Amino acid sequence: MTGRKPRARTAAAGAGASPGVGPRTEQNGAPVGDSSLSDVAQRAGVSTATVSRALRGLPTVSEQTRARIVAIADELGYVVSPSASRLASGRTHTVGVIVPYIDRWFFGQVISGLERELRTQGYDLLLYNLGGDVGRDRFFAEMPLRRRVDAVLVLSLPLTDGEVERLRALRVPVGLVGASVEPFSCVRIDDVAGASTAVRHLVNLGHRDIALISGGADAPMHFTTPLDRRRGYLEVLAEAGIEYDPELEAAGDFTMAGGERAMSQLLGRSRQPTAAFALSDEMAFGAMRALRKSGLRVPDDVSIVGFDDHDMADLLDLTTVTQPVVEQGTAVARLLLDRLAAGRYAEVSQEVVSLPTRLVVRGSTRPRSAP
Amino acid sequence: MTGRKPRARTAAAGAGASPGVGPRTEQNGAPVGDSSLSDVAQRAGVSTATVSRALRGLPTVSEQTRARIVAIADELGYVVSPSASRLASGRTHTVGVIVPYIDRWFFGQVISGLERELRTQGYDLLLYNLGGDVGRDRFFAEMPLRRRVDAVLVLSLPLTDGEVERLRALRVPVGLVGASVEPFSCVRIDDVAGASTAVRHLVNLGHRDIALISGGADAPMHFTTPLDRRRGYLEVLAEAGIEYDPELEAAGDFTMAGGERAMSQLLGRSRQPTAAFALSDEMAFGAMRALRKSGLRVPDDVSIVGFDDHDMADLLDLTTVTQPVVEQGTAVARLLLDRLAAGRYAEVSQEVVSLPTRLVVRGSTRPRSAP
DNA sequence: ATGAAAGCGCTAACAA
DNA sequence: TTGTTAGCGCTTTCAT
Repeated sequence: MTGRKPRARTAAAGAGASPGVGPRTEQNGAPVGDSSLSDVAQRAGVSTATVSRALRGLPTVSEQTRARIVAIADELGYVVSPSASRLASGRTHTVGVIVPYIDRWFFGQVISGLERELRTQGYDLLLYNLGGDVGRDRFFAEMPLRRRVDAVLVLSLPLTDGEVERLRALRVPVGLVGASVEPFSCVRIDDVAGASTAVRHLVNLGHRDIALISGGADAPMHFTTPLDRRRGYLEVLAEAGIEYDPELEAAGDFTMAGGERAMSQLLGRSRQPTAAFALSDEMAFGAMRALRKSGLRVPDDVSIVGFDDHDMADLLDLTTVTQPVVEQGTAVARLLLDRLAAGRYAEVSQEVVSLPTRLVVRGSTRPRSAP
Repeated sequence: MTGRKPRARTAAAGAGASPGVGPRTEQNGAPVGDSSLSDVAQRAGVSTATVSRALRGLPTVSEQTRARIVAIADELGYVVSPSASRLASGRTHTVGVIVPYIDRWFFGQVISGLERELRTQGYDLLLYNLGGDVGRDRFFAEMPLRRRVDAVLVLSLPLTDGEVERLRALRVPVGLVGASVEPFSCVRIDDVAGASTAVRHLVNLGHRDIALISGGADAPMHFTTPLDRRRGYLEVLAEAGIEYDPELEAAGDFTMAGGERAMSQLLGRSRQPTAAFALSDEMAFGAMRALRKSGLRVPDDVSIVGFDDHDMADLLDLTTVTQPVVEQGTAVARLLLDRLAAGRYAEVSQEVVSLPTRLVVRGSTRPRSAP
């Protein structure tokens, strides 16, 4: 044994040794929370193992002992050191959440749902905002969540095969929102049905020249949302005996600016629509603006239906398909938590949860005026 | 020494020992990344300490050795274990971000700014969404980020004295956005100046009966935003020789619904405004809707100015005060990172960064019609 | 129901 | 420039 000085307890809090034997507290009495398991054990006259068990609620501790330990831990302001606990147990109690754009309405909503769910189960939420293709590529190349999460949640990302492999390589449960890829569990809505309802609404109002403001052609295979919504559109056309006309379709990129562009394009073509279905509300907003700029009125000249029930849809009086957004976050979190609680990681048994949608009729749609 | 079996490397990945001596890889060749420092050390024929130094870029390693070590680590798909590193070093390389409502436009923007900044510096972002008073109280009572972050970022929270104390007790750097409390550093905009510009714009257009849609009366002391913006309003009135009239003020709670309510109240009073300044765009949106419902037109009957330059302001043609939102996130992150890089935690020297605002004139304001 | 002790995988003092 | 060796603060066998 050398006579070497032991290291200070924490690098940052080198303020000095605590005087006396009482719990170290701030001036106002709030516990500083940097005492250790062994401090508690010493005070309670038991081993650290027992304290650990007691505090984690394991059944092999007598109620009496537990009560005493809890009281002392409380008094000392003891909080378990996550790093130590993680290192020893191999579990991080952390979920990585990967989101394409944190600053878009949809993702804020979903995250608020899943955050609450994770938090109440004692899980930390590590946020990764990709914010575009560059960030996305770097993320999947580096995989910064290796060794730091027990599970991963991926929101609305059309995953490539390579990305799927990278995620699988993490060997932790993965949950998806808005995309379905084996073998990951996922939560989604029935996009086909939702879109059908929207378009059927227009058909029922007498419209035959119904434009489609779709996504981009560039969305990779695994991203089913735009494809499914488009399919709903096509199905209803077929069922109503209306022939699909590519003249009536334009891509809007799922942004407001894109929707505006798409509608402008449509207005510049030979066949004029009396109604339009936008695959998202934000595109619908853009389309409405394009119409206004062209001197056309909604719904007098053109009816518009969106999809999502964005916060602003109500304000802008947009008829749309509402979906439970926050609930998708809640649901996917629950899926993951169940799996984590169930114990060891199993890649098998993909679970798929599908949530309902509903048409909300507002003022942006009306019967087609007599031709 | 007992003949006890050593524990499996990780609790979750008990898949089995790797056959052969090559790096353990998935079928597709992606490294699984669960080798340890000593694996690398062994392969490189050096001590773990040297590997640790080499990989962290410490200057006390010869370039030659470092290159060899890096190559081997790469080949093995080695990634440092955060828990072990944290436990040993006392540094978590994690920043806790506390946000009142993740699902509001402003916070999504700010987070996207600061996330990028933190990420590029190798810091993890632990997200805490309070989501209302209940969550807030629970958060400050439990302080779930004790022992798990190197720094904390608090967005737009009017902190009570108690909350400030709890944060100080963490003994880590704290950064604020949109509120200024000693001794925390903060980033903000000049709300007084921004509001002044907005109201002055209305005055210059000839308006004298300018309503104010303010926040709630319930906002605690430390939250200066609504107070400052209101002050800007009052200052310009005074400077224009217009007397402040409580009849022309209503609280809108910083929500769309609140703004609608406020405008309805105003319209029900005896003195009718020809213009209104809303302390936020979302309230302005609500106000516009209330006007529309009352058969009044914007800007023909009433001019409206907002504050924030929300995504939708452009679409709704709202004159407003624009502020750099993403940049506030970037700036506050940088403040914190600088402090962290500077070494030991120092409570002293509060830094305050103030970002500029600018009036954006759109179609919701026009000269007062002849009386 | 409890205790003893061996790690978990690193970092940092100290020595060489 | 590199190696040796204590820890960091827990969890988890295994023994009692």
